[in-house]
Amino acid sequence: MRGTRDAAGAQDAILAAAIREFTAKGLAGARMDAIARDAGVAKGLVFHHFGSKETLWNAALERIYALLRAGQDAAAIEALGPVEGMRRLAQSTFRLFRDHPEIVALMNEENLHRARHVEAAPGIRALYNPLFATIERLLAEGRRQGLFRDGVDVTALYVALSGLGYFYCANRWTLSSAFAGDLFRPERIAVYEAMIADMIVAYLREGPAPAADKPRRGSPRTRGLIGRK
Amino acid sequence: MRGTRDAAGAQDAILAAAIREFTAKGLAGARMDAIARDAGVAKGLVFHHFGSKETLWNAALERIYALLRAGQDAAAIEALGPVEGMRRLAQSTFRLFRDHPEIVALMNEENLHRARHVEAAPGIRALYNPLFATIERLLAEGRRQGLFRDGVDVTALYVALSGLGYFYCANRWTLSSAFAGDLFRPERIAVYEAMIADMIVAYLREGPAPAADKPRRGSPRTRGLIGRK
DNA sequence: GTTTATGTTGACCAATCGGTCAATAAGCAG
DNA sequence: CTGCTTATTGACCGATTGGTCAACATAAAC
Repeated sequence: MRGTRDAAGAQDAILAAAIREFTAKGLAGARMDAIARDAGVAKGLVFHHFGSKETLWNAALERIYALLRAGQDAAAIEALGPVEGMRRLAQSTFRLFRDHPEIVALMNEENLHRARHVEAAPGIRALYNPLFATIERLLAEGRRQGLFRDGVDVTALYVALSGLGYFYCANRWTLSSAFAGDLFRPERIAVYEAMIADMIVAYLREGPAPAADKPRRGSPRTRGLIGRK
Repeated sequence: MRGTRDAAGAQDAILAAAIREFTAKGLAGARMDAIARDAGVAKGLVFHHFGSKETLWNAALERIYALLRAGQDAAAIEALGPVEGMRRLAQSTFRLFRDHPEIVALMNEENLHRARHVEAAPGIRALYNPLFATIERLLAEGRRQGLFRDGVDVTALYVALSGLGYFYCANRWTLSSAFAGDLFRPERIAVYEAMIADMIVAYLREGPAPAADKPRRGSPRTRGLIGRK
C-alpha cells in the first residue's frame, strides 16, 4: 500500500503523473501542483524527490526514451528478411507513435528547446544505435538478394521512415479538423499503414534511373543530380 | 515612421513579435511583456489591439496558415506534369517547413491543445482544399498516362507527403543530437530532398503486386489485404 | 480651435506558481 | 527503547505574469 513511506512507489506515481501533465500541457504549461495532486502526494514531496521542474522533465524524458527503445524490437524485425522487415519496421514505428502520444508530445517540446535536455543527458544518444544497425543489416541483405537499390542513405531512410509515422500522429488534431473526420478511425489507420509500408519498399526496390515525364507545357527539364550511383 | 499613431504598423509589429515569441517558447511559455518589448511597444497596447493572449495566439495562427497556403503554389506545380509535379510538391513542402520553423512550432502547439483554436477559426479548414485538388489532378493525369498506380488514397498521400518533410524539420534538434551532426547541412538536405521525391514517385509508380520475399527463417507470410486494386 | 475618437503609455493589481521550510511520523540500527 | 535517517506534509513566500486603468497624445471631424 502507498501513502506512508514508500519512496519508490511515490516516485513512480509522480513520474507517471508528470508525463501525463507534460503531455497535456507542455513543459511551460505544466503545473507542479497538478502533478502532485494527480500523483496523490503533497507538492513538497515532488520537489523532495525530483528537485525542480526541469529535473523532473529530464526524468520524464529519460523514461520516454526508454519506452521508445523498448517499442522498436530490432531482433524480431531482422528475422523477417529485408522486404517484410522493412514493412514491419515502418508499421511498428507508426504504431509506437500512435499508441504513445507522450513520446510525440515530449519530443516536440524537447525540439522547441533545441534538445537542450537531451543534449545534457548521456546515454540517450546511444539509444538510436541498435535500430540503426538493424536498418543497415536489412539494407545490406536486401541488396545482396538483389531486391533493393544501391546507394541508400541510412540516416535519411531512418528519418523518412519515422516521419511517415510521426506526422500522422503529431498532427492528429489539426489534420482531423482539416479533413473533417477523425484520422484515427480504424479504416483510415489501416489505409495509411499499408501506404507507408508500400512506400518504403517501393523506394528501396526502384532502380536508380527514373522514367521520362511528359510535362503539359514548358520545356522538359532534365532531372540532373537526383538519380544516384 | 512608427512610434506615434500608426495602428496598422503597431499591430504588424506585435503580430510578428508574437510569432517569434510563440515559436521560441510555445503558447504557455510565451510572455506578453517579451512580445511587447520585442515589438517596441507598451504592454498595454498589445492588449488594446489583441485583447488577450489567446486572441493573440489565434491571430498568429491565422497568419501562419496564410503563410502555409502561400507556400504551396498549386498552379505552378500542376503545370509540371504528374511525375515532376509530385517531385516538386514533395520538395516545396519540405522547403516550406525548413524555411519557416514558425509553421512547425505553431502547429505542434496547436495539436497539443487538440486543435482547439483551429476548430474555432472558420476558413482555416477550407485552406487545404486547393492543394488537395492539385494532388487529385496530378494523380488523375498520372493514371491517364499510365505512369501511376491505381487506387491511391489522396488524403493518405497528402499526409505522407507532408510527413516526410515535417519530421525532418520538427525534430531537427533531437535528430541532430542523436546523429551527432547538424541535419541542416546543405549536403544532408540535398540527400534527403532527393530521397523523399524518389520515394513518393516510386510509390505512385509501383504496380499493385509486390514481389516475393525470402525471409531468413520462419514461414513466408502471405501479404494479405495490402496490394490494392 | 474645439471636439471626438482612438492610439499609446506606465503604473498598478490580484492571482498564480515554482520553490522553501519547519514540523511530523515512520522505518531502521544499535 | 533510543536515536538517526528520511519520506511526507501543509503552510508559507517572493517573484512573475496576464490583464486593467486612468491619463495623455495625436489625428481627424466639424
